[in-house]
Amino acid sequence: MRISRTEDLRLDCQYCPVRHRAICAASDDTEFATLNDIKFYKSVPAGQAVARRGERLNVVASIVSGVATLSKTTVDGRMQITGMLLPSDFIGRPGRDTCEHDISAVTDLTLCCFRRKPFENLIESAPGIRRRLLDIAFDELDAARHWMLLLGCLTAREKIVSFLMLVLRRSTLPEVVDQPVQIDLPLSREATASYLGLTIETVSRQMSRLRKEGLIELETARRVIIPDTSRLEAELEYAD
Amino acid sequence: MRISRTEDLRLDCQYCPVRHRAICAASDDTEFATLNDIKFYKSVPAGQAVARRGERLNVVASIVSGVATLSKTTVDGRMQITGMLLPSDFIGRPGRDTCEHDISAVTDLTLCCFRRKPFENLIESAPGIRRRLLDIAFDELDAARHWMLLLGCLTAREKIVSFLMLVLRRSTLPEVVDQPVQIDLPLSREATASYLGLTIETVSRQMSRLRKEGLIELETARRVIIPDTSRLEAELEYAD
DNA sequence: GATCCGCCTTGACATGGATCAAGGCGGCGC
DNA sequence: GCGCCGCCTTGATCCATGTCAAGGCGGATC
Repeated sequence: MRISRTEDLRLDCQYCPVRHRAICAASDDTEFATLNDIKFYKSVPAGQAVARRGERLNVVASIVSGVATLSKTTVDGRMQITGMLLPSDFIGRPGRDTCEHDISAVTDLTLCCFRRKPFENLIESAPGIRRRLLDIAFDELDAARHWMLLLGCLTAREKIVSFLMLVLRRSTLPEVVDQPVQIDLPLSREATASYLGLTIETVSRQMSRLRKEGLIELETARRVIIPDTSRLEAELEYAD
Repeated sequence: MRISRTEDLRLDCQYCPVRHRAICAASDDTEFATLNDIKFYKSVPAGQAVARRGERLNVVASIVSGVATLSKTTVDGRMQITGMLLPSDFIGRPGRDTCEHDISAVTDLTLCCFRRKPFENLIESAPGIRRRLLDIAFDELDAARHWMLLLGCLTAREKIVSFLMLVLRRSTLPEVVDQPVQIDLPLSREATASYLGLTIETVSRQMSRLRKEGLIELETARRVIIPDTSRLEAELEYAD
């Protein structure tokens, strides 16, 4: 982390938007109080690196707001985004002090950080946090393996639809069935391409094709309206 | 699991080939004794399913010997192998009773099993096992994300070379530098293809090409001799 | 040792997505 | 209001890998 603590430390966990989904979700009052004590917030501006592969990373953190990516890059510059991190997602690895990935802020980020050592100690004594951490790790593992199916087996079109459905699922919209929904894509075309194992041109073309077929509308490049969610989902009929 | 306990229960952890790498690796004497008490062995013959996606799975296990695969399949039959499981690898997920993957025995398997509930209880009281489990989960996560780079960015040739290097790394051969080494591929061409996000024909062609270029020799389809490890690894110069 | 079968290899051809190239669009600074 | 710049779209073409098809090889069976 190359940024100083944010000045606004007034945020209380009680009002935290990710209180019930982040690492603290399963904590009892005591654990929660301890977490509250040792946490501190950091802001990372859009476009900046949170950490780089191989670098020391002596904090773990939850994303409070904003979007980040995990990525790996080959020496000749091919990049794969291996994870899109949204609010409540966890960053870092207890028990390891170097970072396996590049972590980048896609938008301005607010992180809820814990220094690694105290956090590791806490794990030993706080069963709620420990269980949540284990669950997060296995959830991430399932998600990563699911993405392997996408990267290895799906067509470009299916990849795009999967991505749109993922964003839809993770966006905090009211659950209205059979109503047009609007989603804001968290990633640029370039980042989307890298996340899906495609090129930017293919992403763009497939989006246009979905638009021409009436499955989506593009209010702007980043703002998508899905007139009929179930019709879009039906495109994944064979793929999932 | 659709097979009965193996009759040979005489195996003692003390002589276990994966004693120092499996879930029990970081256990102290007490924990180890407890594990020893609640473990039981199962055999699964080659080709048989260990568990299917969606099925209940009330055990967790370590692989003692043999090779298994984790895979996911689309409804129209496209399959992605999401993990190749070798001796010492862990199967199952504490805190979850259904299986996210198809798990198949590629060769005859010996599993060291624990019923899930007692194992979950053990986690709470046994810090060594708990830490090892967390470490295993994060290691698997790193490996899965690394494989995403392979699936999303590498060429067929690079994928094959990566696979050969992976098998080499995980095979328990004496570390002889600059000597020809022989490796036995754990997977058929079909399974290899599915693991690498390729077709069987492409795998076969790339293997032949590496052979023609003298980078490998094929004693049989499954037995590969690598005359010069560093030369093969150099093929990944840009890819890793 | 003939036949069969699973697995692998090879060849010919097709194609989805990459690459190369041009231009559009919208926000921002002056 | 104009020009610039980043990001996105679209078109033309190419090529790595998929698909389809044929046949080889080696191990098992009788």
